[in-house]
Amino acid sequence: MTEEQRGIIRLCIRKGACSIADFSKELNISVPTATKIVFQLIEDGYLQDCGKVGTSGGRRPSTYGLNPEAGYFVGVDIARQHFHIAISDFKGELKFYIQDIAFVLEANADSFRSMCRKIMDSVTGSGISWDKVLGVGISLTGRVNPEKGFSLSYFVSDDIPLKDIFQRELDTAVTIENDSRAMTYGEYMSQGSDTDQDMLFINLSWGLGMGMILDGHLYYGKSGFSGEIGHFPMLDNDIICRCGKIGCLETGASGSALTRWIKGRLKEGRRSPLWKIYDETGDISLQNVLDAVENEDVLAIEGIGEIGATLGRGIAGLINVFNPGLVVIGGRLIVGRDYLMLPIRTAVNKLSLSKVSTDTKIRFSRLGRSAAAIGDCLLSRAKLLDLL
Amino acid sequence: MTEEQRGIIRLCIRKGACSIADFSKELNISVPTATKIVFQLIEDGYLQDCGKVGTSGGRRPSTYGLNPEAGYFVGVDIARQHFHIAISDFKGELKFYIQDIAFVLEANADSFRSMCRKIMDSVTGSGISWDKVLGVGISLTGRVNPEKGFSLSYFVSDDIPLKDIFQRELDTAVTIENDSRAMTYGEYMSQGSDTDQDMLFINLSWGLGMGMILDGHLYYGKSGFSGEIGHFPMLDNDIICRCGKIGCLETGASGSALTRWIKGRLKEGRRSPLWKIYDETGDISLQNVLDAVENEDVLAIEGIGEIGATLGRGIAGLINVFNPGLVVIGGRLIVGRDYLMLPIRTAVNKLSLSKVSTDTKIRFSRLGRSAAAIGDCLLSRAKLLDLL
DNA sequence: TTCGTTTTATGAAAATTTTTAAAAAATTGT
DNA sequence: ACAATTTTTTAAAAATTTTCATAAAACGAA
Repeated sequence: MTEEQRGIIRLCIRKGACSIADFSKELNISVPTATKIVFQLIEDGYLQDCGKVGTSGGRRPSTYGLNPEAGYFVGVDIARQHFHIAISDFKGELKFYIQDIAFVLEANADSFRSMCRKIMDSVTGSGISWDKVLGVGISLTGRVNPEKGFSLSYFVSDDIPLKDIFQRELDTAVTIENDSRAMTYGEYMSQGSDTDQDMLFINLSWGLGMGMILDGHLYYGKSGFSGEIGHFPMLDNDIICRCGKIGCLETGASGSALTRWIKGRLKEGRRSPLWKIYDETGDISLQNVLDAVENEDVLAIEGIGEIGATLGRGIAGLINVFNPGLVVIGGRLIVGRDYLMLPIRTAVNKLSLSKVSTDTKIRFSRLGRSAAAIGDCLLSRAKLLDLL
Repeated sequence: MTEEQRGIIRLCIRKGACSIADFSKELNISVPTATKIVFQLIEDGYLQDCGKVGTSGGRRPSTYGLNPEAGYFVGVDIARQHFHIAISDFKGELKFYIQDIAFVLEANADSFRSMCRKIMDSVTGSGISWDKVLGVGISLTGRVNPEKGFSLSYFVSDDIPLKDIFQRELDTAVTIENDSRAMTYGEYMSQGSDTDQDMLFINLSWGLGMGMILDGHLYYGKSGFSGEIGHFPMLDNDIICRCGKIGCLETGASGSALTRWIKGRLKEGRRSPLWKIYDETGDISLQNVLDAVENEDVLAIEGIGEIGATLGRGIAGLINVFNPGLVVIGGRLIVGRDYLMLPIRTAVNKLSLSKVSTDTKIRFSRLGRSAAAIGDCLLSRAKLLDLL
């Protein structure tokens, strides 16, 4: 595929169906050239005629947009005990989303093969032939090098990168990503056409991660390990983070911090419906706490507020550093809406420079749980069409 | 100037003189086209024949590089009581640097006119005709919007942006920048060809600022206010920052923090050669402290170490977030080399994720005091040639 | 309805760019 | 020193792209 063809496809992704005149103007190519390339792309099956459209006077142009059936992309969001699958068409629209497919991860070839079979079965089960799958995007937690295709946290294999293993088994182009970055891209691409060029996505789950869209592009850093905001040393506590260091933002703003805080209060004698679970099982899971928030448990709500206030301090700092147009909060802890958002906003208003923070909108993720899987689909498309 | 012409000039800036074959390969244009454009650029005076050069076998190619005399760029680094001027040729090489030109800033037209006259006099005094100046770059401390050309900290004029005022008076293209970003660009462009695509520049002066090169481009953020690391809320003190907030990194890692720390120790009874100045004048200036460091004053060195340790904590966090290839420390506080650098390195090693920080080199600024003015020259060139 | 205006679409001429082939210039090996 | 090899340079042919002129389609006003 040539650069001009990619330019036209990119424009269709950004703006939807366009007229020949639009292509010509936006890509600085002449009308006859644009016409030629568009008709070639239609012949190849990538584009389709989207009919004439009204304007403010003058001949009505034919518009051309992506052919949704040009192919499909599969996104796989791998969590600890299960994974989620999203399938998008060529236009990037979600066709199927299958949540919580149980699976036990072992670091051997059979485990991989079983997972790949489940992926392929899910896709064909949704009525999409595997031949029409143009690419598979896979996201994992922890540090991932998307270029080389290996993960540092899971599936630690010495020589052969994870990407190649999947690629061989699935027989399609595979891309590997960090989960926060996949969520970031999913959210960024799903906002419509009035996209901010600079956006931060905060992944508030068991840990605390971040993805960044800077100048309209996903930012990776030198080795693809960017976004580790969870380990920004900025807290004055003496909790040892899972990374082994002290003072990490994650020790005060994450799912692990939330459960720790709740357990601390329960030990101190604070009572709540959570006490029963704690007393009986000797432990409280993050899911227990999140359920309690949904049930308006005062202690759990207070805990979410604590997390929000601490996270807000981190976000305030990030806003000062990045001056972004948008900050999106996503991840498992997006429960109890205002209980989390208000303390975040309060901290940001209090702690970020006013001239900077007035430019920044803060909102919750719209894709919620499916953000990573959808992001994986779109990343797979982006890498196939080379539009990152 | 066409996009192809700019591409060739950009390549010459990045790699120095190139052969026709190099241009053809790097820019994806055919050899005859490259030949034509290069000869046109020579005729226009931008490029010159740089002679034949040896290779590993085969006919020796002629190389073509920037003509240093195609024009000059002037950089003006405006500080509180004085300003510095740098003049670079078209190749970006520093021709003159004039430090500490005294000037009193007042927010009226006469003050501006007097400053512009001093700038023009300095340039012509250096033997360069003002007609050959292709652009002037001006940098100021504080928040600056380079796009619209106004400053929020100085020269506050309601309606007409600072840039236009200068432009009218100097009768050339003028660009306005934030000082930290100008320093960043100067340092980035002066490192030669093996440039890291992701670099952070820390401006450790009276305040604490930062500039970022991300994916090879200067990062501005939505409104050009990015880089305010000095106001990252991460310290657990109760010092009120000049921004009005509490906990800003700048209250522990900046020139103001250093003088405050020194004065605190002197008040507590610690004695050092600085005591004499403090006792006689009732105050200590930052310059006093920096001089004391140069003179190996133990108290001042200890103070620099405190600043370094705190700054290192901030840099560790930034490394986790950006995963940069290079962090450059610049600004007025770059004195006493190791006294500052060692605590920074210690903190970074201790507090940043090992897999991330091994990718990051940390070093001092090479341009030192002239970084901003040189950056201004190069930014002026970059904006004229549209290569940002 | 008709005419003028605006915008899109089409096709031939003109301009530009790439491809191809061959010549020129330098290095390496024998 | 000379042939073989490698790489740059030049020149003509082929392909592509743009420009320009014109036709077609739609809207709005008279």
